[in-house]
Amino acid sequence: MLDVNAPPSLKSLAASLGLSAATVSRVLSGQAARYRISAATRDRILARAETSGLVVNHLARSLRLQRTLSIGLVIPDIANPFFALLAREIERQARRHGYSVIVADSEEDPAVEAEVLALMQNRHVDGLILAPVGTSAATTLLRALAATRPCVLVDRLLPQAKLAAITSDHRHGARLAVAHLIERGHARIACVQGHPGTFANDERVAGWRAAMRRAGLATAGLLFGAGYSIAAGRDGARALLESPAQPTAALALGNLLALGVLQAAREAGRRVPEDLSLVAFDDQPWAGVMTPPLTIIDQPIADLGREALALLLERLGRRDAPPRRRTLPVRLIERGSVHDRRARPAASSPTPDPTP
Amino acid sequence: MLDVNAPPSLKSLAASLGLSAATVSRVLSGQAARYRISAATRDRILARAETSGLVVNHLARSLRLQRTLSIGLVIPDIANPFFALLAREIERQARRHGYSVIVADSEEDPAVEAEVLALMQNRHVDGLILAPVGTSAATTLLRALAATRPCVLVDRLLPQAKLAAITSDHRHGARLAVAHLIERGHARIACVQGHPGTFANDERVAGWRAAMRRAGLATAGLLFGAGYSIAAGRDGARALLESPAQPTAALALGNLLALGVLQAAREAGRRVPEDLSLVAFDDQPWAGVMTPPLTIIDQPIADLGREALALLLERLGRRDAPPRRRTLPVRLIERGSVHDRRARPAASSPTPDPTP
DNA sequence: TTGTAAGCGTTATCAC
DNA sequence: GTGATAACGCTTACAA
Repeated sequence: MLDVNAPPSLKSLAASLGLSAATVSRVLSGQAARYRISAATRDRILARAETSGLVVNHLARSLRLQRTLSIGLVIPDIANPFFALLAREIERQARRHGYSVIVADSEEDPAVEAEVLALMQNRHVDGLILAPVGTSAATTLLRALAATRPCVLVDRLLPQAKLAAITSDHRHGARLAVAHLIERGHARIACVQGHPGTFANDERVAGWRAAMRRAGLATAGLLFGAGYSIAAGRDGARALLESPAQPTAALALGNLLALGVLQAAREAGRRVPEDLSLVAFDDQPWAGVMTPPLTIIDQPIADLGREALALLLERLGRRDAPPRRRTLPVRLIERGSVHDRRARPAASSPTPDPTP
Repeated sequence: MLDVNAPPSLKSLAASLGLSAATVSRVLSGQAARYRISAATRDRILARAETSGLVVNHLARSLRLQRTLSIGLVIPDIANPFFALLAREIERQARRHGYSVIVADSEEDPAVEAEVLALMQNRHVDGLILAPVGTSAATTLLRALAATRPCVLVDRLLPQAKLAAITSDHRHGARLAVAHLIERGHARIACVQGHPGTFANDERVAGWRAAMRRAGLATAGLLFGAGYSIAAGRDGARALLESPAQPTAALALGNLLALGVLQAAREAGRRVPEDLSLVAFDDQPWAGVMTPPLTIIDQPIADLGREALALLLERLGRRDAPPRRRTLPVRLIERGSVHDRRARPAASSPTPDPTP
């Protein structure tokens, strides 16, 4: 049984109207005026397209036009709230501009990344937005991709690659956090890091180091953790709590890390913020509902996504546009996880501040 | 300047080897044996493909083969942790099976859903996984899609559509929660719902109603809320706390709702769980770190994704396979947000239990 | 004002 | 064993 109601192609519609495919194509692509198609045929075509539920074959169109109107999005973990939000914004903006998005999850694994980049290449995406996994790995494949189509890096930079990139000011975020803590009388400020070797993490660590040094404070023995999970945060915080340096405050370079720190502190019978103050990175809906509500360094995730797409579209429009880099500002959201030691020093903190 | 290092197509590679495209195609698609290509040419082609970084044009291939090896994924909000996790699992499984995924966010809006379904249609996805927005809206478009390719519904059912579907047992989840509370001496059990009219929500509400009735408990005046946000949860919980029914426990039909309930309780000076016990739906990394740690009805999100893809692949393989429906079990994770009223009745709960 | 034909890069069929 | 050739459905010179 043949389905007579199957959505017709441009071609079949043309045939059924006794017109050539060319004419139909011209009308459908809005070129009716340019080709001086008669109003009558134009309307006939338009009307029929409407009623018949015509669906033009995008594959054929892409093949002919040499552009697919699709972009690739490669991120290390779609389920990570940061990347999920980023993906949402990018998809929405892309759709607004007529592009569809092929997503792939590199699983924070260079091998998988290479695999999906190859996939993006043979799917002929017009452009690519990538949060790269390593600092090096995929560069030869990426170079090949970038040679033929615009690519923009997001959240993570590849310093050696001359690609457009959009990141937020991780380094400044860490400085902001440290300054906030110092102002409130903290001096032994630890850092619980995420995945060393990734751009955002290393920038934040660098910012923490710089801010500490500028204030004349030591950082030796105050860096803990490896990985972005709750478990990693807990492990890092356990080490931190038992360390000889006896930090009074900690930066958690990711929100899940903060959760781990909270857990560890509770287990050890330390109060947050009285015994250990905490500033965490990346705001989440639940951050303000924790006890205590978390003081956060927040990055504008939706803006990152929007800008990434803007950068891509810019270069999709003018292929010779230079690859630009933009850095977006971050801000500190003060809530309740930082104790002011100047006002009423924490009772359970035995060691006095070493005056630098 | 011509880029001599541009990745060659099958065609150009054939030319440079002095072979026909047909031969190269046969070798690359693993048909060398079937066509009795000589080992020599086969190896020559394979070797050259390797070194030159050949990239076969997927568009042309799809056009010819009438299949794109891509599937569409339409969900109401990628940034929602539930759908993010679902998307991750679906993308990973799809990739393992050679499919790429075009995602689109319907923004919980029937109009947008219609738009993206049309997009999926003209992108010629081989199959579609959809978490539908309304109960009706897109059905004509969806019918058109489903007539030509397999579609599977996930998380949300369209009762009238005869499509494959995979959901978790929302109704039983609610029953589980109610039973858990009743066992612990609760009788006035409220429900803070999400988006009425969506499948998961309505099933959970129905489960709550059924379980209450079976236990001889009333539900009148105990249903609150509308929407899945923290704010909606807070508003619902405020009403709940001031209601004449004076509930001692609440089901929050979404984890963000639970956050809102927690906030409202705090504002009102009520303790959780002593004054108000809480069971929330859908586990999250932070749920166990809240104070109190949340008792949760958990659905197996990754399994949902995996099963959705399995169902799709099954019908991609045998187009005549009947559209099956599967329901996945949920479980209760007991943590600390439910107070046992039998042991030591909450001090601040003035009204005695109405014995049914 | 519209049609014809070539071509985008594959693969299947038929030929040799 | 391998090569022509046609076709997938569209767009765009070029013709008429």
